[in-house]
Order: sequence, then C-alpha cells, then structure tokens
Amino acid sequence: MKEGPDIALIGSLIGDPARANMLTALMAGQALTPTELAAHAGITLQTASSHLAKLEAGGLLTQRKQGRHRYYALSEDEVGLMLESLMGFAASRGLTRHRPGPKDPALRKARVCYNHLAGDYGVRLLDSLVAARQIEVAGEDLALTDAGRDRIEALGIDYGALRKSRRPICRTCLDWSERRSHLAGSLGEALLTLFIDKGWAKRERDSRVVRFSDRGEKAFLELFPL
Amino acid sequence: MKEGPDIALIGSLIGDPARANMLTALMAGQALTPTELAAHAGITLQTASSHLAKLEAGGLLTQRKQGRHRYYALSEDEVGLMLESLMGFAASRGLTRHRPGPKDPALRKARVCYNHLAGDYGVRLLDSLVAARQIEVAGEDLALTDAGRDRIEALGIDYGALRKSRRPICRTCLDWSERRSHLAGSLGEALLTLFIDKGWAKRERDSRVVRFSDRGEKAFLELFPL
DNA sequence: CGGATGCTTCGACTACGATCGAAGTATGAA
DNA sequence: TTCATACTTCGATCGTAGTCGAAGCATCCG
Repeated sequence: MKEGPDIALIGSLIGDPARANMLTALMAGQALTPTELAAHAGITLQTASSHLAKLEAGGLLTQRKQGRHRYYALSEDEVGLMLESLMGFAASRGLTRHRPGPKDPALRKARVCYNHLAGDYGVRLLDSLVAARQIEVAGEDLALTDAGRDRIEALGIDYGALRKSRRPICRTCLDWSERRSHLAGSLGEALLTLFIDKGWAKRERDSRVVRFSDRGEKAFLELFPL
Repeated sequence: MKEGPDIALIGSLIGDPARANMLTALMAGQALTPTELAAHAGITLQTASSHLAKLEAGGLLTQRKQGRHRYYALSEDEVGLMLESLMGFAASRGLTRHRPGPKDPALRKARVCYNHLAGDYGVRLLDSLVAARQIEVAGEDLALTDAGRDRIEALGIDYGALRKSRRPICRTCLDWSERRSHLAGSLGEALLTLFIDKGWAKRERDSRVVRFSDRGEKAFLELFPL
C-alpha cells in the first residue's frame, strides 16, 4: 500500500508482553529452552511454544534441537542491535518494568548485550580502542587497524577465525544506559569471552549483569585506559 | 518484573498496522493533521484520533495546535532513528509492504529520513565529510571539526543557530536501504533544507523521495566527492 | 519395552483493542 | 450570531490474539 518496509509486523511481535520478556531474557546471549523462557515470561509452556513459533517465523529467533531440548536464541546480531535501540528509547521515556534495586547499578556498570559487553565498561572498551587508534570509525562501521590486529592477537584472540565468519568483526551498538556506543560484532563477542575465560569477570545467573572480580577489574582498567 | 526497559509498550504502539502507517508517513518529516494521517492509514478520523492520542501518550509524537488544525510530528530525532532501525531489520527480512515499482530506485537513491537526507546520497554526504576531515567519528557520536565549521558556514549555514538548539549537531542514522550510516542531527536537517532552498532538489508530494535536478545533482556530487 | 520428560498441536474460552456511527467541543468564516 | 470545518469523546460491535487444559509426538533412560 505504502512505500517502505513493514514495521508493523516486527512491532507486533515485540509488542506482546510475554514475547517482549522472552526477547529481553534472550538478550543475555544464552540460548534458552521453551520451558525456561515460559518461566521468564510467566506463562505456560503451551503458550510459550506458540509465541516462539511466531518469533521464529518472524525471523527474530532461531532454534537448535539438541536431544530432547530445543534451544532458542536471537537469530543474528542485527536483532540484538534493534532491541537495544528500542530499549534505549523506552529507557529515555522512563518506561522501565523493574523497581530500581541493587542490581540496577551493576547493570549499568557492565552487562551482556546479546553476546558482547555493554554498559559503562562496554563503552569504555570501545573508547579506549579508538583512542589508541586500534579501531577506526567510519560512520556506523568500525575497522580494525593493523595496530588493532596486533593488539588482539597479543591478547590471544584468533584473528583469522574472526575473519572467516561472515559477520562483521567490529560494529557499534547503542547502549541504552550510557546512550553511547559500545563494541559489538565478532570481536566484541571474542573479547567478552576472553574476559570470562581469564576469570576477570563472571556472568550472574538469570541476569544480564557481568560481575568483575577485583583482580579482573584492575586488569581491565589497566588494559583499556581512557 | 524483569530487569530492563519495557519494550513491549513501544512495540505494541508500532505493532498496529494503522499506527505503523502513520508513523511511516511522518518519517517524511512533515507535520500532518489527523485527517491526512487517517487517509494515509486508510481509517476514519475517529479511529485515527484515538491512535494519535496513544502515540502521543507513548511519547512517539508531539502535537502542535494551529488554528483549527492539529499538526502531529515525530517527537524527536530519537524516534526517527528507532523507526529507521526497525525498517532496516524489516527490509533485511524482505518484509516490504509495497510492490517494488519505479519509485523504489528513487527511494534508494535519495529520500527524506524524518528531517535529513537518507539513501545513497545521504550516505555519500556523510562519507565525504568524514573523508575531508570535516566531521570526526567517535562511536555513535560525530563531531564537527574546525574545518567542518568553516565549511558549513561557507555553504551559508548558521553555525551559531545549530549550536543553540539542544539537539546534537551531528548524529549517525542507520540507513535501511544502504545499511550504512548517514548524517542526522540538526546539521543533517540544515543541509537538506539548504539543498532544497538552493533548488538542487525537490521533495515529491506524499512520498519520501527526494528528486535532484540535473544541475543540483552535479553540484551535489562536486561539492561532496568521495 | 515401559515410563518419564520436553515440547507441540488442537480446541475452546476470554479479553482486549480496533473500528466506526453519533454526539459533543473548539475554532474560524460569513 | 449562525453555519461550517476540524477534531475529540462516547458507546456499541466485532475480530483477533493470548491463554490454558487436554491430548499427541518425540526423545531419553532404565
């Protein structure tokens, strides 16, 4: 009828509270089963199953069968970016679903955004890499410089493996708490994995919060100065 | 209940086809009356009125009374950016509402994105300014350099006026057709206005298409080389 | 092979919201 | 003042989508 892409379909998928809760839960980056997602959304398994089918048909989720479990996850980085952008706007309107509690500051400090680090620390990470000219910015796109490649290889990240995947290595993602960009893409994912593997940070159970240890925090701040 | 902003409310607002049509129409940047928006959405005035009240309550729209007309517009740049991001995802899924016609290439070449230039030409504009070091990129944020300020003042844009407004002067906006960034913010708006004032380009009626004249196209391409 | 777990499908109920006609309010024109 | 236009509010109708119980598959375990 009118020109342009159909945003109503996507909007209505996100618009149902149960589905929105599931999507929010999946923003933590881990693949979850219908049973788990039903608990997150506060609905029965049957209803959850129907919602998940719709989300999958709409291209927001992908499904992986493993034994008698089915694991659902956001289908691609793009979905996470879009959701974070919605959250940014919702947060700016003061539309928060939760009573602000002790978790809130932790969430703003460091949290998982689909598969990479967001919050204060996520923003700092990108800023630091850009300041050190290890990442160059060109609009929405980021590019790893030669110095940047050396740097991440020194950290123990396999640059070749990142390159092989079809996803962009670097990518910006708008942070809803900081309202600035942080680092997404396969490099963002690899770095978060690195921090956790090194024992610098741990993910809190059933939450997006990333909790740094004292030692990890010190190492992170030294490694990525402003 | 759960942590994080409430995206369901925003989603459900966008999720209704009638409302989505109105929002899409308002992406053209002009403020429209309920009667006009009702026509765009294919509903009666009464229904439109109810939808508009909801969109305003949700913070997506603002309203300006002028005589016996009421003009609705997107409430801020942020809303346009969010919608464009949704369109990007919808387009990547092939969810387009329109039959691809002769208008489509024109739309991809140059169109209005709320209040600034998008499409191929919009992307080129930002790229050119960045290449000339008149804009510097730092994550999501853009900064006008001294050279950039001189440049836009030479073009006849009042830098002081841009500065006075509380909105950011430069800003990136993800382009759904090009899937790259173009220039938003008050400078983006001022530049589009400039192109139209100079007679280089005209906006097509009831459409987001921006049509450049031969002379205007030549001038634009010379002024903003890659 | 049972029996248990995880999930989907079916069917029926329910509630919410979109829709429009009719009536009410505001602004402008004659 | 009177009429017309632009819009909102009210009220009633109607559809659709979310919800869950019950039943049906699939997978794993002993």
